Amino acid sequence: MTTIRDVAKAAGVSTATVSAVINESAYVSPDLRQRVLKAVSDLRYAPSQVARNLKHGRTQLIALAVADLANPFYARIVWAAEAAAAKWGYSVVVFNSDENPDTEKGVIDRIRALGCDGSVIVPVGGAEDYSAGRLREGAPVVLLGRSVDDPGLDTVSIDNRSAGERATSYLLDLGHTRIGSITGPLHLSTGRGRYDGMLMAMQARGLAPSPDHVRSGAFREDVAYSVARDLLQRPDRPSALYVANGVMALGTMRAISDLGLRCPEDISVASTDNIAGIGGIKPRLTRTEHPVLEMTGEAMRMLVDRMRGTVETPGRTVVFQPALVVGDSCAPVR
Amino acid sequence: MTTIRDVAKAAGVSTATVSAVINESAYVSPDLRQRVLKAVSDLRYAPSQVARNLKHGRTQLIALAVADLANPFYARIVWAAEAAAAKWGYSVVVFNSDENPDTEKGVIDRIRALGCDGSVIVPVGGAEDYSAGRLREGAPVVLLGRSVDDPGLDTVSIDNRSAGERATSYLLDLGHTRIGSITGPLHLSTGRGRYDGMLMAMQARGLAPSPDHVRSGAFREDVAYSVARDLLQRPDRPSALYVANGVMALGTMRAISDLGLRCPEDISVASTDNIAGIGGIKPRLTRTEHPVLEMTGEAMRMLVDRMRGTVETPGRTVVFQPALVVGDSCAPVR
DNA sequence: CAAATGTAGCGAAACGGTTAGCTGAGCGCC
DNA sequence: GGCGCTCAGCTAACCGTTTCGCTACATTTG
Repeated sequence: MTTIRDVAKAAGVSTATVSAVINESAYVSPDLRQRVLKAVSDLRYAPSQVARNLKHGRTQLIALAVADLANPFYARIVWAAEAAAAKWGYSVVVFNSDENPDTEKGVIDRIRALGCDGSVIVPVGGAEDYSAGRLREGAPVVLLGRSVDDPGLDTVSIDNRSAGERATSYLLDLGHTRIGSITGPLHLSTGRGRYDGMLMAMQARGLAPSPDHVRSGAFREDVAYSVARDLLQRPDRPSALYVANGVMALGTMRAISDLGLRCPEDISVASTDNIAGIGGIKPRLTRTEHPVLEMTGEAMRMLVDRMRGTVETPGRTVVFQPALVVGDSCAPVR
Repeated sequence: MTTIRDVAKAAGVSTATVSAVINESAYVSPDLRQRVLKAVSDLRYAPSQVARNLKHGRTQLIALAVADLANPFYARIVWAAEAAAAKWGYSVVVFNSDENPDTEKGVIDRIRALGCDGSVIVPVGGAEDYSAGRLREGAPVVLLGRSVDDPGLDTVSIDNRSAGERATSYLLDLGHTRIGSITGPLHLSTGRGRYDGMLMAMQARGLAPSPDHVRSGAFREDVAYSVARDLLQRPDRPSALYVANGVMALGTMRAISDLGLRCPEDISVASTDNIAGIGGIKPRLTRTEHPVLEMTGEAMRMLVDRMRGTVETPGRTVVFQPALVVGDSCAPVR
């Protein structure tokens, strides 16, 4: 490996001069400059980022730990985060917490060991895991998508209640009263919030879902499939379902299809989030959507602000609002 | 930040002893060991990975550069790669080449600058970009999904011809003769191979697609949508389409839907690759599938082998075979 | 008891950069 | 002509580890 010393020797200058030329950090006379540049290209020299990192105490790395990399929702976040990071000159190291607090602990250890300059985390565990000390000190954290009970943490989240409320209200407007729900884990802000929103919407009309019509489970396609299958085979099955996220909606649709039911004729389905780009496939899901790209961009911007030390305010929270997108997975009640 | 020197001072030993305790790299007497461990936990000391990296010349980082992070196919690769890397003790830095050779050049520069120990790349440009020298010397590269014309490079790819051939043969078996195609860019091994496979299948029955029925374009949903829309509005539109990948198939379905056509009644669609997990939505795509997880795992294994210097053989190529998965997006010709 | 052997732990030199601070040449001014 | 100023470029310290080679002490051997 060629080092800055090799270049210095070849050009007949000191390493300080080579460094100055490379970083344009000081004036170097034109002829020395030329000699250095020639030596650099002759030797195909590339400065070691690792050595720079050690000197500067930075790594130019941003960690992105998402709850479930297999979920297209988080895949989009990875996409958006990479783009934003590249714009700021950072690279993104991805981690998968796999919806498992223990796995997440390991992830946090790895993030610290790598010395990432900052982290965007979709939290899976409790608040204590993300606060100061667990990650590298001086390396800021922004929570994305879910919130935990710690106002000191920067958080970019979504209005889950509003999402549940709007989707449910849409079903109510169509005349449905026996509405069931397939929700996420209720200890997560996303699961709890969306379900609470649903309850609020129904309450506002003097209704409440039958306990038999509400199932909660992991945010996964296969989990939703099996609970939906179970739910839909009840003799008193609901006429409409509110499903808590995109992959669960897909699982629900698969269950409906496998049971020989039709959507929306036999059962209406509304959800929060869908799978991007499947608009041409029937039925098109009626759902609330979150601006994933903007949210991720905002989280990255908050993180960069912190890393640069620009902001000193205590934890800021930005909440994005969902939008209702009407497809054709819902029909008026018969 | 607490350093190894702080710990050494607190424990009344030398830094060498602290290092020996931490890495268990030499015998240290029990009482010194205890003193060191106490100091470590008192000071909440965590060794700087950056300094270790400099010393060892490694970073424990694997770069993963995919062609298009917005494409769920590559999102799955990210998922699989992260899981494999974690198993081997590495972390994954993701990059998006965005199907753009210029962007990819920049990505390769960033990979080199970070000093990644190895790279898995879904190539977007020409062979010259990936060979020795462009990336850090001694840092191996494995090409994934697509191949370029350089037998010296380790490559994990798929049998694109077979994919195109099998999907097309299925349509032919249903009696279709006027088969059109929406293909990817023909300068990429994936685009070219799949199209060639289609041609081979038709040729074997003495047929050939009408040039008017073949459209090529970027592997993107919106591109496929517009070319499909155009193609399907021709008075002599084909009775079946072979579409070159998953997101293009979605775009095609959206075009079919928007034009008021029905699939499979009005037009049959077969593709290579689909979007994972959308099995419950109608129509279910008939397509060939590649074992993405296994492929990615294999690529990672080849990379780790190289990084450990276990294998010295020149470029190895592993080709995976597609499987035909029959859905209900194809009907016999009327 | 002196010499030889073994070894726990230490000091200091790397790793490859950056940068503070110094040197000394060139120049203007009194 | 001497003084001081400017500033291009150099020397060397430093970032936080690991590790080679050494010291000094304890133990065994003749």
